[in-house]
Amino acid sequence: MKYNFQEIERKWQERWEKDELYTVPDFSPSPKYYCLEMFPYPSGKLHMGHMRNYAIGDVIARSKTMQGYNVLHPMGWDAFGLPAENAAIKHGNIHPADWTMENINTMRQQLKQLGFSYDWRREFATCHPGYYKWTQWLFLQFYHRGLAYKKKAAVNWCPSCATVLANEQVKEGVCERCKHEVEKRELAQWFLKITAYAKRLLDDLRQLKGWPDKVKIMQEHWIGRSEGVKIKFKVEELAEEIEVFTTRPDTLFGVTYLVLAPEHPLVEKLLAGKEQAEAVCSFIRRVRNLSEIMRTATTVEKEGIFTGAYCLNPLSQEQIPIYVANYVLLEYGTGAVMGVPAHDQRDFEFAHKYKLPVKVVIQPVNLKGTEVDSLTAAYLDEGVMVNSGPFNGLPSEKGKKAISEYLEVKGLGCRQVNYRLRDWLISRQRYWGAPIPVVYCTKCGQLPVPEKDLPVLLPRKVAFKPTGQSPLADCAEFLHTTCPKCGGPAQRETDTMDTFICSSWYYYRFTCPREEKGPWDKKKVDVWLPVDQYIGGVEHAILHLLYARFFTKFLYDIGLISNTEPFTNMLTQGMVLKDGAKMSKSKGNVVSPEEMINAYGADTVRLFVLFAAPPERDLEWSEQGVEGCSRFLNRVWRLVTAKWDLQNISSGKRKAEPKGINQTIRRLTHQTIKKVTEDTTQRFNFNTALSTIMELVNALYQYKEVPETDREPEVAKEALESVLLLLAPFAPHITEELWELTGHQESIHKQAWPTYDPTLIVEDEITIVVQVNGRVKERMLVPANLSANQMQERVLAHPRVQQIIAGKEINKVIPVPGKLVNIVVK
RNA sequence: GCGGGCGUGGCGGAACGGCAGACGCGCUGGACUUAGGAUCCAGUGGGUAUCCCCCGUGCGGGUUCAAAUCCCGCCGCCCGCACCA
Repeated sequence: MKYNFQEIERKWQERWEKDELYTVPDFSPSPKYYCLEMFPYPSGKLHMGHMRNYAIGDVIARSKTMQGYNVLHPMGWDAFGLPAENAAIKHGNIHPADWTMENINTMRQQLKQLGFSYDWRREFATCHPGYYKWTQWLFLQFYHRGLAYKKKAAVNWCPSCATVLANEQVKEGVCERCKHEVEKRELAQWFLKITAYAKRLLDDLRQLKGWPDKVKIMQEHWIGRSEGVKIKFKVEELAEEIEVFTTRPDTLFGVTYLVLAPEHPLVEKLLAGKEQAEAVCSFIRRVRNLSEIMRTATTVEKEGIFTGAYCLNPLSQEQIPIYVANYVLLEYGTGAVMGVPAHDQRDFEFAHKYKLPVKVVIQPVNLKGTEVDSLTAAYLDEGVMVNSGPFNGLPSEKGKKAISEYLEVKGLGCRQVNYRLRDWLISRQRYWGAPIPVVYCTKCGQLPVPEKDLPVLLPRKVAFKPTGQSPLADCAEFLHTTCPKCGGPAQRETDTMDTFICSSWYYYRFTCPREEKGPWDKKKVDVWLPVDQYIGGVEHAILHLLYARFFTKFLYDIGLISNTEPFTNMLTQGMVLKDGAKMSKSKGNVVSPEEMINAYGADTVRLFVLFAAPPERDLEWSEQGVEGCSRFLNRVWRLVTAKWDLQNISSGKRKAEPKGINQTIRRLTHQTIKKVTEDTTQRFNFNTALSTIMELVNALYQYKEVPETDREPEVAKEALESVLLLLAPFAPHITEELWELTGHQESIHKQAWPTYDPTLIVEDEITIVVQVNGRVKERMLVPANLSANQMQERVLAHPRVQQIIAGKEINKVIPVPGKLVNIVVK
């Protein structure tokens, strides 16, 4: 009988669905395990990245199930988003909802073809009103606590996507989705106050022992905590103060100028009546017209201009000129910085360009004197304070504290912790998203939509035009409503929410996807959460993963959940490459999962993506590698279907202790179980797990050739069944078929994961290595249980070893039990 | 510039500080066959005097009886951040 993957895979997929094999109960006496892969955006068809992500998750889910866990393994759709709307704009006759549903249907069918063990009853799409009702409801929870607010700000605008973007969605000055250059626009937009959680998001990273360091470091950097002091500088001739933020208060006496961001609100006042006013204004206009990418590139030279105004150093009372410059950002700190050319590289360059004085106030400890003229770069390290009045002689670290305290006492400043993280801009000027549930009444102003009126439904009939304004603004039926307070005429907010909001809470919804009384049933959420293992691409390290953590902390605070972190363990899988590059249409190196499944079968393709590389590493696609996996499955098929007569072997007790080849095979079986268990369920090194199974299969091919009378049927049965059980999470269809063919009634996927007997894996004889001066010279077969001394004796008595070391003086002998003996000679 | 990761045969990749190259691909030879792009068997890091020895994990040092693995300094590639005061 030949291995017919088409037939087998179809047969079992139907059977599993009919038997509801992957339906998981919410409450069970077994320990729970929540295995989750990042749900996909339904972009059209499944790609290799999805395939790899879900193959990894499926092995974990299946092996944990076999280990006796009650495993939640769901799948759904991150279904709101730009591509659907762009398709509508481009093709005109297709509605985003229909486009999305079509894609979902295609991709669901593909996922089913791959035989993943999802509990499909829990499937949902975030664009369904039953889901986004609760997305809106959650927005209101933020709103009621002052954590969702609207403000006018200079925001990132992508002209190509015709919408604003969050900071996290801008990479190197370009839109991370379409790579178009991002502009700054002054707009009133909705924000979520993620900055209120900056400290906890940072501090709790330490709890995440099961996350890759790389991701934690990226988040830490993104949150960007820094300790410093906010210092007030009095403006001359005006009753105004300029606040600056600095991490180097110890250099306060070295300030020779002050710089404001071009957008700083005080600039206008400072310029009033100054002859410089016109020049400064034109400079500011020029800078603000630059795109984000031009403005922030480090290669761009620092440029600035004197405002004509001065302020006073709060400690020395020196007169300090005030500049405006392109390198100061309004959004960070106070939007103003003190210039200390001697001890900050940017200030150093700026001062040289504009001939500003350089004043050394920190002296390196081991050098006599630092001459200003000899400075070729700013001195950034610690040292001793000089030219700093009463603080002279203090080590700079102590000086930081001393000056901070002095400023605080005098009311001239205060210590402050600053974060780089900004609030999350969630408005999008697009149709295909969850409407922000807010109305504007001419009388009562801005009001949240009452919870009883949710969901605010998306109207179906709208015109899709890339106008830069939400299509909802042109939809009278949607726009006009009545005020929930006074009943008068009101207008709806027409912006929709960033789709990252939808994906910030979906993992809670999987516990009760049809819940109508709330976003979820807390009893069920408390059973399943946190997610035990989350799997996805590293590209979400600071987008989705940070937002999800933020939501979780907020939901915890308002009592909706009991966990403070969403994902206990995180696995970031590598990319799938072809010819050394990421698969992409433009490079023309895309391999479609669909074609591969048709040509080789789901089991083979799954096996390949798991075998070709460990999960975190990038994977190079190789069709020859796929063929190798196909060959292996055929080998397994022929091995198991060979004439072993397994059905007639009782799995009861063995008659006698197996000897010789039978003992070897049994030992290898148990050794394989041990290694595959570790690699599959603990280390997630599926490639080595599979190679270990291959080795057992290879050995069994040898065993098959042993005369039947010399083989013990129980040994064969145990070995073959172990191969099937260990392989079942990787190749679920073929193992299920072979399990049935070998006389089993119940699904292989309901069997317990095999366990090994530690006493059976022990070797009685091992090959040890004899080294002379660290080089391998000889191998010896010795009893495994020899002590170090016994090993040493045996090795030194060995004729071949004596020959090698003849005439040499033995300095030392290092025996390592079970491994080797190293003889050090002169 | 800063941060992180990675450099091992022809290729993908294995190796608790202890036999470098498991497993797979490719290649070579053989068997079976009308045929083989199926299957099975054997070989496969380099050098070489070819069952003997030498050299070999990006490069250069160091620690150790012993280093792909640990430490220091370079080089190369990939990813992330990017004037954050």
